[in-house]
Amino acid sequence: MNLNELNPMQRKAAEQLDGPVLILAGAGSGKTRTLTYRVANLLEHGVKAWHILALTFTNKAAREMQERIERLAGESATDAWIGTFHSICCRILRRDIEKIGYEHSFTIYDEDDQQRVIKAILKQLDIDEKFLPPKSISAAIGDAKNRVLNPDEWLKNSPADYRSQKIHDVMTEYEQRLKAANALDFDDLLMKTLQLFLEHPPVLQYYQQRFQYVHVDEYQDTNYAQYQLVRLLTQESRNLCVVGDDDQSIYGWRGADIRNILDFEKDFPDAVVIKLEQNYRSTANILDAANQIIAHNEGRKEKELWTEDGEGEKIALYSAADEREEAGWIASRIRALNRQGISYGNMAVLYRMHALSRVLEETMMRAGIPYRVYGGTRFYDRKEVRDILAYLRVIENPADDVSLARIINVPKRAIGDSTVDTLAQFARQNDMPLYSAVAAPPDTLPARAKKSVQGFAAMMAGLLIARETLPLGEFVQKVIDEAGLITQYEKDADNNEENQTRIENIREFMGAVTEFEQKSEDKSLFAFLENVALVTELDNQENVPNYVTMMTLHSAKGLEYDAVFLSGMEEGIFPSARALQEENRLEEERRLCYVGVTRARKLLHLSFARRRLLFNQMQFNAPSCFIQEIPKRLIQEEWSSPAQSSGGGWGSYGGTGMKPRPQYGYGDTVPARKPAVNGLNIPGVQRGFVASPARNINVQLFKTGDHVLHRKFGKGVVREVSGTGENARIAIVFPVFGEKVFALSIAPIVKVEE
DNA sequence: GTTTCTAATATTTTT
DNA sequence: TATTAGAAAC
Repeated sequence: MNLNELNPMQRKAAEQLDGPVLILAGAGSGKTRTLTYRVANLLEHGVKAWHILALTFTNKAAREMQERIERLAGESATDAWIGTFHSICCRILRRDIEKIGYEHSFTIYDEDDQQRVIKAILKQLDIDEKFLPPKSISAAIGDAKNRVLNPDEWLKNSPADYRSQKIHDVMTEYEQRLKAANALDFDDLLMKTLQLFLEHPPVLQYYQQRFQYVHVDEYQDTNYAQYQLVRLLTQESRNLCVVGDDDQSIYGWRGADIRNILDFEKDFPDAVVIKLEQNYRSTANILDAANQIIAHNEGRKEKELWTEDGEGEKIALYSAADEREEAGWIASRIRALNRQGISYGNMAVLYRMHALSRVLEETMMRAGIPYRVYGGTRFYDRKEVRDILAYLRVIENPADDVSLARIINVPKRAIGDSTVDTLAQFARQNDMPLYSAVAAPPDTLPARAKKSVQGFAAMMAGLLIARETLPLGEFVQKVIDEAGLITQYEKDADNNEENQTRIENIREFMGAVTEFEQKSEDKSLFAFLENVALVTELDNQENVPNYVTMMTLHSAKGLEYDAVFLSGMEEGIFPSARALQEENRLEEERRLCYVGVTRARKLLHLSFARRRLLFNQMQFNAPSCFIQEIPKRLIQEEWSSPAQSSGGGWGSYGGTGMKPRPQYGYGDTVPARKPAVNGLNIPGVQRGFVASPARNINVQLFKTGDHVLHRKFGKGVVREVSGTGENARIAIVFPVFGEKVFALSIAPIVKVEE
């Protein structure tokens, strides 16, 4: 390790080993690098890795830090604890959770489990879901836990109305049920760790002694519980180094309290504050834009990024007729950039919400661009996978009622709702978990039902024994076999594609188990389940080199790409409709925009659609107010030709037909921040535009998906037909030559059978 | 108890 | 749009 590889400020941060340190690190200022060198420096100064703790928010960040530290410091770093808040807490709890009345083999409930519990409680308390939507209750529960309040305390801090009272009731029952099920939700992982520390000083002392040097990444995203944890841990040593950027605080909705970073100097008056403002990532133009955007926020720590780099390209802004055309433009740009030598892996398309990804995805697929979508529905969220997991969870923790209820009749084994209700009631009356009722079914059950239940109980008992003797992989296989999880789909798998994929998913799950068994040190069932709960499969994915990355702005934090596309830059989408209603939320959206802009190294593209079909509703949204916050001198506008209506034209980008049309200045025609709601309120922006013509009528000869033969390029598939008359264009994807666009009237093509 | 159809309903961001 | 909850039919 050589500290000369750092700039003066970074070096200062890496050398300031003792006492409280606040590193205000702007985007792209080498934050991780600095932190990495600091840890390496600690090791070099003889600090044992064992004494080092580094907390991050995402697994991605944790893994990256781990790898980089090991690369820099080698073997000596392996004993350091580097992980997300949640995984570190899980580790701590696993050792001592019994002290606060849970069992060692606790289960982690995710949102889905949480929802199930809440719904069951609503039913039990006879509360209408319309009156109290389960989502609003889980939000309240999360809110309470983020602020470290128990249900009673939460009620005191809420409006004294009937609604709060009811939420409180559900909350209380929720806590009891989770406790009874020996289960913790995500927030509990933090809360219970805190509780453990507060109620058992020796445990706290142990970790205080152990973690002599504590680092927190993305400190601006910490919530109150996390703040408390960090404070407790560093009370004695006072060696706390936090890194963050108040301008990148984007998790306020999850309870992150930006004051934690803003008030760090109040909490630690002797803190050394270091600002990293030199940016090593982006061109001057991109930084300029980012600085200008974020300057619109109030109440931030003043800082301005600068770079030694040149101006670079201007920011491309594209106004699309609709969302398909927007996607088309992005795809065409990506292909053009790829031809210019930027690899797909160095490009990313970002959007405000997952719902926007679908059109983009379709377009990428058609254009033959390799891509990866991050997030969205996860592998482990698939029904069939969750079913297996539920089995495993019951085996690890038989008190887990939610999982047991899920699988008691999966696959179908003639244990219907009424039977389960009877069992659940019996269990509740006797104050025992559902599993006990299943293991010893009451005589009140009809004989047939009882027999089914006994059969199920016998199978589970067998699995519980098998678990003691078999290694993880074999055991999971046995569960799948015994329970008949694959068999249930095999019956008509041949003529049922859905069942086929389910079976494949189960096989894939087995693959994941095997992989875990090979890679992980701790091969226990508990460790596996913890991994599934806290680590998404995306985190495990190696950086796939040549794929365009598509993801939400939130998950893009911490990443960087040569070329970045910010899509859906529209009022009501980004900033989101909700943010437009509350002024203080808009600042967070702006920070999110700042995060997005600063992901780009060389090229930044912004795009919006004048018309967008979203959630099956046509929206006419004004361009995002954030676009106006970028000085015009930094922007190169590109406008879709009005003649090319829906979906047209992207294939021709860089060739003919698409010319910049800067005469339509957007800035002056756009009413500031006016939410456009579902087409009812068509904002003034529409005025400057030529109305898009109706969809073409005379192009039915060829349609998307048709197979055609071209005289020169051979066989291909029609991707799109657009325009009318002489302007009609047809886009065809050829296996070898890629996508080509022809004038329909003269193209030498014929329709062929597949 | 199980299957199949219809209808409703919800859509921000994540560990 | 797409998934899922609920009702009716089997």
